[in-house]
Amino acid sequence: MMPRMVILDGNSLANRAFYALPPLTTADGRPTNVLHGFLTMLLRLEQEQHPDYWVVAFDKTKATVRIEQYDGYKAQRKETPEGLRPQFDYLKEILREMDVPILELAGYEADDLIAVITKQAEARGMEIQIYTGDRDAFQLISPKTIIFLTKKGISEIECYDEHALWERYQLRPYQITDLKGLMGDSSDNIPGVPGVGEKTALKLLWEFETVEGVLANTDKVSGKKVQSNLNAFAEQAMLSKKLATMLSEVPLAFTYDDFVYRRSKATKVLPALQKYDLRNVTRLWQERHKDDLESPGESSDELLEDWPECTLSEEGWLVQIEKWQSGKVPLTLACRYERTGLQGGRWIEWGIAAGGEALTLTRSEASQGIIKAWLELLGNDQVPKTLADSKTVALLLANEGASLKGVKLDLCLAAYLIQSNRTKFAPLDLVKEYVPNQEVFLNSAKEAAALAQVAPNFLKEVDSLGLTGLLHDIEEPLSMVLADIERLGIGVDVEQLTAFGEGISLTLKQLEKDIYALAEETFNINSPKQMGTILFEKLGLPKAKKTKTGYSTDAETLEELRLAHPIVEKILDYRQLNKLMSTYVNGLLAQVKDGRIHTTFQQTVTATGRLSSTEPNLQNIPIRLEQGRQLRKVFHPTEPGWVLLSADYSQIELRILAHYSQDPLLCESFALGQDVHTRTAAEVFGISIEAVTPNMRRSAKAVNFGLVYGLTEFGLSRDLGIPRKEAKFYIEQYFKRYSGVKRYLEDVVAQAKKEGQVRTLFNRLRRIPELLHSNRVQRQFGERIAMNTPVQGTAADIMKLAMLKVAEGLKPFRAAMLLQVHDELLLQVAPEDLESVARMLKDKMENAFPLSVPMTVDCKVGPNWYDMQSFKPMN
DNA sequence: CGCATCACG
DNA sequence: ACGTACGTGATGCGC
Repeated sequence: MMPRMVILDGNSLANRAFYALPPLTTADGRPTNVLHGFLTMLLRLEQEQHPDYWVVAFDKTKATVRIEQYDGYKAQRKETPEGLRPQFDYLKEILREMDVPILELAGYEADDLIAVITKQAEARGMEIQIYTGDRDAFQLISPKTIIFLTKKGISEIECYDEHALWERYQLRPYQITDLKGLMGDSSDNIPGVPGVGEKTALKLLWEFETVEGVLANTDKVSGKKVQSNLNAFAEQAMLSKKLATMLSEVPLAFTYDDFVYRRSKATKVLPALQKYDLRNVTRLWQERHKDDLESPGESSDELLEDWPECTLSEEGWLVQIEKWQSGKVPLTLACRYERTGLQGGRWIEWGIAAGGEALTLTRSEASQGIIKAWLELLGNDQVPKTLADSKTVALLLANEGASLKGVKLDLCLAAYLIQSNRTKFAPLDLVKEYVPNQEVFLNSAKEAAALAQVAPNFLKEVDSLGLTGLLHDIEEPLSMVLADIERLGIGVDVEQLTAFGEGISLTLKQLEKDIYALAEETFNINSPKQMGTILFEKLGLPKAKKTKTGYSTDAETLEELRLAHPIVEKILDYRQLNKLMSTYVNGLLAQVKDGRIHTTFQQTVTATGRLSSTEPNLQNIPIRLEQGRQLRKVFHPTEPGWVLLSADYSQIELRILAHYSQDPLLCESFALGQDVHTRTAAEVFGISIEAVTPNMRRSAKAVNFGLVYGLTEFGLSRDLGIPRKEAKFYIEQYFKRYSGVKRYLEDVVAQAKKEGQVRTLFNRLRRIPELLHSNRVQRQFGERIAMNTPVQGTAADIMKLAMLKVAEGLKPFRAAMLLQVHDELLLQVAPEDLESVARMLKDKMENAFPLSVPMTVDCKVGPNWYDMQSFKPMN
């Protein structure tokens, strides 16, 4: 067995521990939280990893070599905080007593020492584990070197080998310095390229591999701003890359004897631990050394069977694929792929588990004939397939003109329905669900075999929770509809968007000037902290009512100070425009490719069953304020001459509430087609519908909104800007008149408490652990979730079902879906099909799932997403 | 990496 | 006396 070397990045881990843990101290007030965190981790890894060699590396930065390279390097870095500085000495003192080797070298950082030791240890044939909180270390990953990255402070550790790094970033280890070179690192004051964050940097590297590659191809980069910044800051990017590169040419003389793992004597260690009141660490240390004599080789829970892995000849593959075409053997697939550029991607390898055997099909090794046969198999609806994240795979295949059909089970969607709160859906996470000790997959075949083995467990669980219908009849087919939507994209007018941004830019510059003039100094307007200091200390505005980590400077607070000082209005304007500029103009421009934007719809994110939209988010394009609403002008059909057609559900959530509660008044209101807010006002104020004033309607509308969220006096009073008492009165009046709603909400909460979960009309499940929380605030939060989720979730279910029906209904027409925004669908249609498509659309949506009150859907048509006019199809 | 802010339903 | 409306995602700051 290879000897194992464990290297710890002392500075990085100490920093993590310092910020992550509460400020523990000894009885006489010396800070010790770092000691506690660091040593707990050290003892844990000592027991779990059994190092043969180990060492902790520390910075010793009198004048680092890097300062010669770049004056600004780490210049911004704050002084080591008061509470942290002394702990380094305490820590080293204890480590010495524990016989844990320490390494530091004047002028060098821990990073560099780690790089040197790693390189040399690799050459000596060792296996290396590096513990750090710093992603920089990813550049050292190799077949022999694994990074253990601390998360959430230091309590959680994620391990990264080459494969895990690829899964996470689709980058090779050597590209990590390129990543830093582009995106920079504010904590090390590595500048990077302005306007390039992680997401942009990754996309650039997927396409052009290295900083050099990116810089040589700036003309091909999409996004004007990014392009110009890359040109302007090319040198800075190269320098940043250099700064991010760990130096392995360090004059460091050591022998491995220095790092040999030794057991230390209790007589030495215990006093040192006690000196710093480290009771927990002491206890752990004693436990560790007590069971020295016991055998460490215990384990384990369930194990995966090792499915025999087969390799096939050219002829063998063709025969095998042909056999599978019959559809008699279900396949479980694991797809490894790379991402190229903004959208695309390209499969590299398939893991195939079928009939108790596992195989790997590698693109670079397969003949054209095999690939052709394989793609045909993937597109064969009659061959049943199980995989994880079929939408991504379908998109990948679509890029090369192939398709994915016959998906009988998508494990990600199954896992999501079982646990709508979960966040991790990687194959390894899915497998761990049932095989806790599963380590990293070594190859695709093993991954597929593992998925095949856990799949029945998922199906069983889905079934026992009553989620089978939702999975197979809604979520899985929907994922294929979403794939089509994403692939098509939506048309975006880049010139118009750029011009819009230029206009904003000018105003923004002027506002910036005005603000500095009124403040009589320059400061970072984007920093709430600095803004608070200026407003409330320098200018002496009335102290904000809200404080959390400082002064609150949000729009609501500033709105009240509008008249107190002319700067406030300028700031509000600045904020609004800056938002438009950074998130929408620049953000969207960076995502345009060939005149289109392709969002990604996330189907396993929300706890309620809604979709979400990312990279970019097209579900939050401005509409409420006119200035932002103008942005919608740049969205248009992808086909020239076609028009946009939108359809949105009217009051879908209140209608669902009516259906659930069967409240006579609410149901009647919808049955008669009344304006529901006006009717509510009439009931709450005890007057006729004709007597309702606009203000009364506004109040009633807020009550109706609140109902869906889990009404509170506080929320309503804040929303309407009225006293709590008045809000309380409204609520009481409402529930007096709408007693059915009251009863329903009480019942839903009561049942949720009993079961610890709620369900939608379609049986979608959300567990609510908050209901059992000891904290009252948390419990009440749980109650509001219980009231909201069935309503919001059922609306999401109905919309999903409608999308399936609409997708089917669109087939005969020249039309396509472009976006879903929760209660709205946006389509594009050839003018000659407009009438028929609108009629079909309205019909499918309104009748997707008939409730005891009617559903109504309003259609609009226009050349772009701004200029939309009401359109009523004839029946 | 968490917080603050703000865009949407 | 506390501290709150439900569900999201992107950006920028600073610990």
